[in-house]
Amino acid sequence: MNRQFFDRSVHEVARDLIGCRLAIGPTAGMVVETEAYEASDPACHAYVGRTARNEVLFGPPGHAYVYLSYGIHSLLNFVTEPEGTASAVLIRALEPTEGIDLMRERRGQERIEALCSGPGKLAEALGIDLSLNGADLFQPPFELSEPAGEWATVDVVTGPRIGITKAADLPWRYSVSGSRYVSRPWPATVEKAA
DNA sequence: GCCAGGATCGTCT
DNA sequence: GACGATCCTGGCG
Repeated sequence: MNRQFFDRSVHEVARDLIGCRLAIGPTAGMVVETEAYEASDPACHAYVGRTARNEVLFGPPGHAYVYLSYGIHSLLNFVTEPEGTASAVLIRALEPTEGIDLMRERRGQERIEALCSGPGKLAEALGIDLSLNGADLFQPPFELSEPAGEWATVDVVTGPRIGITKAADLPWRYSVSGSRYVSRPWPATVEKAA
């Protein structure tokens, strides 16, 4: 994977991140759930214009945007689209594959399904904090690779995003169909993404 | 299984 | 001074 991957529509990137392997240091997992946040989107942090917090959203693609949610949880995003265009993909859930005991220790939870099934959870499991805000995704401790084997052909479903009040009806959440590791089950009706 | 409530703090009004 | 792109626990069926 190269930086070009992120220099595209945030929606394409959000869709294509599903099934990718994400490693941070000794911990890793497969991306099973994402959400897209584009510049013209009221739910996007950059919607209000450039501020100290959202600075990196306006920067070049392929960097991490990490911020603190509810004063407690760090949330990991990948900056997309050309420099000057503020958009990002929120990484919402992973299927843990490596460093699982370390994840258990960091999370204080035993069940594998409880380790990375939510944006705050996976950040804690992977040891992500605000110091990684602005970090280059193509430098350590990050390691990213495109879907291989079974992961290249998984079914992806879309639906409304979670936990937001503005523009909550837009179907910009993507996840692996039927995965036990997503943050929440889907409503009854669901669309299949291209 | 479902729901209500609390934790906790950087950012912007 | 209010508000979250959240998570966990405890209470109740």
